[in-house]
Amino acid sequence: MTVRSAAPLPPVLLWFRQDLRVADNPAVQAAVATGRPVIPVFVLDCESPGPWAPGGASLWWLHHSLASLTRRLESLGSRLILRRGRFDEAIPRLAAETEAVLVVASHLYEPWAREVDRQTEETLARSGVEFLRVNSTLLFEPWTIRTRTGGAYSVYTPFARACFAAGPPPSPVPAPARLATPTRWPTSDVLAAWRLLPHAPDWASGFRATWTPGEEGAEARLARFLDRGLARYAETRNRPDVDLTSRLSPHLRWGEISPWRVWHAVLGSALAPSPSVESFLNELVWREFAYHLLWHRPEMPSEPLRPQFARFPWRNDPQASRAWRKGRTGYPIVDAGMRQLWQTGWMHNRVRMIVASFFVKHLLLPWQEGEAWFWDTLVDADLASNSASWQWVAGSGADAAPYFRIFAPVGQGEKFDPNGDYVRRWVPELARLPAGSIHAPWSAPPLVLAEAGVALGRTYPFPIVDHAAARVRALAALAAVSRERVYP
DNA sequence: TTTTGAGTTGTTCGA
DNA sequence: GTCGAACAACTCAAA
Repeated sequence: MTVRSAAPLPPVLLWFRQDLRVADNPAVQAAVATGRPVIPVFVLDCESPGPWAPGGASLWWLHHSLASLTRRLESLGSRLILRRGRFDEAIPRLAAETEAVLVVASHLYEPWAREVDRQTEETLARSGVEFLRVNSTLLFEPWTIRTRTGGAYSVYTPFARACFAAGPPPSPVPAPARLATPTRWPTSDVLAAWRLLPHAPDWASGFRATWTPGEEGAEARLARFLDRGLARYAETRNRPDVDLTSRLSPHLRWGEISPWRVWHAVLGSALAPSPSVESFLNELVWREFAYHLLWHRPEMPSEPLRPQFARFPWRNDPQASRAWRKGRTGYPIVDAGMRQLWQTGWMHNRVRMIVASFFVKHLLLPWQEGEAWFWDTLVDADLASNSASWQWVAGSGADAAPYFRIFAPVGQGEKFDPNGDYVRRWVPELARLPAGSIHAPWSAPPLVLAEAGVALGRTYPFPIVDHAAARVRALAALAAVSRERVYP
């Protein structure tokens, strides 16, 4: 019997993008299924996305998530190769270096990514390398949910009905026991050298105290939510003062956990079926809807979906914009939210609606500007969800909001933070105000303010706009735009 | 084809 | 304090 040394089997590139997990990852499964050596790679491309390159908070998260993914891959006997540069240059180059015959990656749905993926595919094909893309991040890919006439949905409820009728999403699959390694590893950047973490100043201390990026952190969040949050989710989901929401958004954004893993865990809980379960599943479907809209309306991140809003009389007011960003509007619930965002990279969803409505309707500032701030400061900044939600609040989204829906910051505060605990936590200069005064300190009796150590205009600002006047102004602006006919 | 019912999350006013 | 009604007109999805 002759012993021949066979030529080494050409490897496959396993390209991680927004699916930074090894468990339950169809891209990983597809790579393993080839039976070839697997070279895991992550490419940091801050050029192709243009204005939608990850913001500061996202980069903080990404650093830790990549560190976690590296450890996970090492536990499977593998590595994570880090490269920097344009996708359509870095991946073909690495494929050539390693003589890979196949690149496997998850689908991306961002407009810029569709363009660069097309380029990548073309370049790879010229060298005879196949580019296989799979779904690792959505319950239903955007093109699979269609109306009766084959079109795209633009109203949530029928979209959601179609999703629930589409049948269950795939079931979770465990991580492989190990990944086959190549005979030679390509070179890799050093994560720390990317300098994704803030320094001078280090603004991330609140982030570190709040989050554990990575697959394990995601599983822990899910377990905690199933254990403590889900049962009363329907009642508590709108309460920023009780910390019972899932907080899975940043984990989902980087694909550290799959939405179908969450879907089945929630449906499989002893609590199903219940209004809370249904309500939580709908939040997952809202994420799907945002991707559906982004896929079919790629201009969504920058252009209003309702064309007449292009002529909305937005103001330019850097001072007001700055007061909003810094949490110094004089409306406690707004300021609490903006400071929670600044310090932890996250804001409770109810409060997101309140601060966004305030920005757009009370201040008449363009939603794109608020969207950009969220993009930079949210650890869960997701192009689809962020742009769809800002358009929804602005009323320029496909899913028309009643023109008269203008959140009243005081009323919302009293309704959803009834004891004022959320405000107390994030706006400490108001901490000693009683619940009855904390959402509208300017109307508190002078004695109450004095006893709480609050000196309006000094320790905490007066409201930068009057609610009633701002409401009337916004209604007038909205009415003008909606009556204005749009001629092609 | 035309028609019909409905549309995440709200606020205010007056009885 | 509570409750119900009113608040544009429009577009979408489906029958």
